[in-house]
Amino acid sequence: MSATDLLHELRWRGLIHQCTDENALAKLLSQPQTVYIGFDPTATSLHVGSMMQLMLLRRFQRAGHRPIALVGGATGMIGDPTGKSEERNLLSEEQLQANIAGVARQMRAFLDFEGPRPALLLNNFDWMHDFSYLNFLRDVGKNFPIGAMLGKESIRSRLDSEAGLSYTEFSYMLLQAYDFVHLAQQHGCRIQAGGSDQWGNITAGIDLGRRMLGESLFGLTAPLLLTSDGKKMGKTEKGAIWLDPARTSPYAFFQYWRTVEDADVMRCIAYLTEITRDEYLELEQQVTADPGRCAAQQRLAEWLTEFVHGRQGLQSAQRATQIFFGGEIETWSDRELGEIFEDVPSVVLDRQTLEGDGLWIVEAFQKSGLTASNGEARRTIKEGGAYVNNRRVNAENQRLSPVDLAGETMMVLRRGKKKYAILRFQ
RNA sequence: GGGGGGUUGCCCGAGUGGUUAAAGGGGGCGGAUUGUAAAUCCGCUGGCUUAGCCUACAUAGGUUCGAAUCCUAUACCCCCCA
Repeated sequence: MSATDLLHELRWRGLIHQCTDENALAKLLSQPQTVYIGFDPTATSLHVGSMMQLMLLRRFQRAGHRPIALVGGATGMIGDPTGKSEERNLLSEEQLQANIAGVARQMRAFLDFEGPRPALLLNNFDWMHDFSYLNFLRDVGKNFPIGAMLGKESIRSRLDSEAGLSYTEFSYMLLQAYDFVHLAQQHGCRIQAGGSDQWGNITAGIDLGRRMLGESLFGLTAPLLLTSDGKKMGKTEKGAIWLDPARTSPYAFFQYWRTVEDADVMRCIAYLTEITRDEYLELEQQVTADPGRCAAQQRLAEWLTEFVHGRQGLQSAQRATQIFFGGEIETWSDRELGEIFEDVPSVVLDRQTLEGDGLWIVEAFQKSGLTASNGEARRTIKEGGAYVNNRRVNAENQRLSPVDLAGETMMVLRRGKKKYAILRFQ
């Protein structure tokens, strides 16, 4: 892929929000370059908010450039005030190490660390930790006119707010700017990309590069991934959607994308996947023609789930989906059921209760927590809203016996369309 | 300090001695329809071992064959006068 191809691709995907000197950048990219994006190691896992940035690096790498994923071990100790309304809690050093290790593992799915132009994973703590305060002030600080800093949106908005801004956070920009200069010197990295909220920090680095190295550096920002009603993508009431399957099951991950609003789905495809322009246009047409089929959502969910969780992850998500939307449950193993229903509340009962006369269905629902009382359980059954292993319960005097187990020890109860509970008999 | 009004189920709100487990609405829950959307339509909405029983209309007592409805006391809320 040539430089013009890459820029063309970024443009049709809508990934270029702002960039410095576009013509010069195009020229620069005709030769293999090194590009960097910074990531905040705030947790042991990345969430979907970082995916766009990782995909962006990946696009550069596939076009023949070398990506650097920079984890902010040093900057993470300070906290970027950009877009934050309050002073951030500082992370401990051990926590940071754990976070960086976790994040690094996940990045392997996105970037090639082996090939001819391997991606680099760097930690700015490595060059910041023995940089003395005095030297930093002499070499870096003196290149920052306070006036220009105060002019930055991220600083100004915080100064105007009640929360204010500590000196530490104020200095954050110098650290990130210096990272860029350091990478330019050590790795010949002349391009920094990031989300549009990083523009101020990126240009600070460009300015510093000119002053310290007399070199022209370049910046490129992508739009933020927001929903059509202006919220950050990847957040649910329950919290962020993580890439770590232990935090967000492949099924939950799949479902998040499967249920993206029509108004947002095409943007997600453009920003987050490598689905081609031809297919993109086709999907776009299908969304307009027949939104009910959710063709775009389906494709988005499949693509991303497979990309992040592998073929296995996608399959388990699809199996779970099939079950969650009514497929009958038989011949499953406890292990599979456990994975599929991992977010579903479960109750452990004595195996004995299934023997003899068995367990009264009303009591089973009451114990599962799906109904608050036996009366409510009876009512639900009468209304046709009670299911065992996705088969509707017809009689309120039904009794459950070992025959009704779906796995070795598990039984799946459901109330209404989506509320599940697991009974384990041990 | 004096006078008046109120307190009903998750919420709002009818009900002033007898099919009142309590009208109506909202919410919630099911079902149908649908696109795993929205809207719509229908049903349910105190508990239990459910042809029955128990508990419920601020709280505690009382009158009565029978009370959410009448009486007494208590608590809380609102209004008017000083």
